Amino acid sequence: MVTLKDVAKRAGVSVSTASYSINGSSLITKETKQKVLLAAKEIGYRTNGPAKNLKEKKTNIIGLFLSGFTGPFFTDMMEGIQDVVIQNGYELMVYASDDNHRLLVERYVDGAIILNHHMEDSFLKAIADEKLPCVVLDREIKTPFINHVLLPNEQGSAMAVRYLLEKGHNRIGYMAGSRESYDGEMRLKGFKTEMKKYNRSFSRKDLLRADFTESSGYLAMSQYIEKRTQDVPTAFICANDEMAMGAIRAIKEKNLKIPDDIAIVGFDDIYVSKHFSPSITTIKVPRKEWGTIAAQSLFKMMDSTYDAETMEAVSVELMSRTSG
Amino acid sequence: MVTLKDVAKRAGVSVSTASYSINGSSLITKETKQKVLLAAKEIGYRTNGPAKNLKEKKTNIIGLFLSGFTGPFFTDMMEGIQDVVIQNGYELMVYASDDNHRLLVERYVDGAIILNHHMEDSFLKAIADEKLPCVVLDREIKTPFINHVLLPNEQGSAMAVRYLLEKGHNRIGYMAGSRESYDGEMRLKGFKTEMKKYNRSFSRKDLLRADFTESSGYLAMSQYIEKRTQDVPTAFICANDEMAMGAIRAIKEKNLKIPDDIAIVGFDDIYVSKHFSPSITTIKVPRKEWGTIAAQSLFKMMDSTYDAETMEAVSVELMSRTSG
DNA sequence: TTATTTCATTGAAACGTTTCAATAATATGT
DNA sequence: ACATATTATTGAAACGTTTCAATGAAATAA
Repeated sequence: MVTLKDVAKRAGVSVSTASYSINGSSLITKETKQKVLLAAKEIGYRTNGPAKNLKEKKTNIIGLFLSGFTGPFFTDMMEGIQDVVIQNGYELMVYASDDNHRLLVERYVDGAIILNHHMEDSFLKAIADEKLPCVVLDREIKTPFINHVLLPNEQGSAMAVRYLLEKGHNRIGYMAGSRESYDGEMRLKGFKTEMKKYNRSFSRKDLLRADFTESSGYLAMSQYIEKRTQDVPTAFICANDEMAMGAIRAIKEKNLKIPDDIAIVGFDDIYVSKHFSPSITTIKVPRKEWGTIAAQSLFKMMDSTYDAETMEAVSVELMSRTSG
Repeated sequence: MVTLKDVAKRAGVSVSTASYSINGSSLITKETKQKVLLAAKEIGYRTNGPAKNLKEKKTNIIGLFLSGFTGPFFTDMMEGIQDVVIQNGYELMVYASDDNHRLLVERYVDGAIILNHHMEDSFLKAIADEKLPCVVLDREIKTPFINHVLLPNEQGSAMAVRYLLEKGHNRIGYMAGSRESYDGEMRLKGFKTEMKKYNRSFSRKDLLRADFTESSGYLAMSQYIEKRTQDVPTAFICANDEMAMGAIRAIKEKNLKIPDDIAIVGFDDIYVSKHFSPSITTIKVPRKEWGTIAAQSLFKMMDSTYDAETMEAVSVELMSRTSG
């Protein structure tokens, strides 16, 4: 391995001079600097990051910790995060894990954005206790060094409910995602409370469970219709658009009309929703903005002159299209 | 920061004993080990990864270097890679960049999988020269420490061409993606040579350029049809399914029938292709397997007892559906 | 000329680990 | 009892950086 020592030797200077030169200190004279840079290039010197990190006690890396890489939802969000991270002169490292979280635990990052239900609150608190700034996207936590940026999920569900009620639907079913998802459960909660608020009954039998994928949505809806034949709601709200697509596919397959027999409202407004057939009425979530705000909030915390949280809010909007 | 020294002090042992205990050396007696572990827990000790890396000269991290996070194509591949990496006791870190590649340059990873047209061949060769094993997915490079796992793109295009010729199409158009994509250009090349092989002419005017997204495919096809009204091929091959979806949307919008007026064949077989309306005839690429093989190939190289490349091949298959 | 200031370079310590070689303590064989 | 082997613990060096404090050289002031 080519080290700074090798560079120094070849350039005929000391290690410290080499270091200063490479890091562009103004003390070093132009010629020596050039000499060092040349030597470095000639023998192919590359900084050893871990060594540098050790000395400087920082990595200039921000970690994004997800439970998995799956789904079209997250890529937009990642882009938003990435932009801000780069602007701030850091690198973004994305990491998916379900048990050990080595890269977070072992100080590979200077800050973290977390959307990973495999991480316990207590674990995150322990991390934050050691002054590692975190932004959590999938829970509410009140601790120094942890901020959270949440989606207005309940509000979104409420909008969907009101929209369908206005259209004259009285019995509305709900297709929920897997229980581990914070956003998912909040969407369900918002749905239930809004229904109650308008005195509409919602029975357990009209609650379908799937796992946010198209195929799971398809399966759940197929089975539901087969089981209850005629006894189905005139509308369904789905906790995300992918499941809505699956549900629609199942409904079409049974020769029922959308939205005449069953209306469908999704959540997220992923790219295809607009172009799907029928186009999907849905709650638009500004995913990229969500990422941006999360990252900004992180850097705000990392700034030493940090004074409590000034949380910008993410807002949500109903896109009325043909499916519902 | 809580260090090993603090743990040692609290446990009343030396730093080395603490280190051995934590790393589970068999030399240390059970009681001391317990004492150390307890102390570590009490004061919340966490290994400093960079320090450890520095000493051990390895990070146990594999990097996946992409140009961007966009598109549904890559998530499957990432899953394939992730599985193998975890199995081997490493962590996977995903990183998207378009200019500096710090995490690769500064030795944050023990091995790399690369699918990033922003990286020059010469850069990768320099990296490999320093004995950092790389697997490249988007180019052919012959150097020690670099392996490549390529998709049979040309073969796939050839299959698509033959399929359409057999169906009686004689004039076939092609919708290509952006030029930077190696896979994309290979698909185009395969298309052209197969057309030539069967003595079908292919004029430049039937070559559309888009950038692999649905919207770009839509736009390109819309403009094309508007410009040439009646003078269009009876079939198109698209370099990926997302563009195929866009093209289909454009064609439908002009009230042309698929596949009667224009047949469409895509490439990749992403999840929605099967459920799209019409369902898309396409070349199925085993993405997850691609990732798996790439990662396996990487670990093979990293194994000291490595003896040249024994490349497993990825194979491709035509899925005949309704769009073509 | 000598004292003082400025500028460029360097030696050495430090960051938090791991691990070799040395020591201390105990057990075994005679 | 002694020498020897075995086991448990530790001191110290090393990994590749950065950076403080010290040094040396050149320039300025007296």
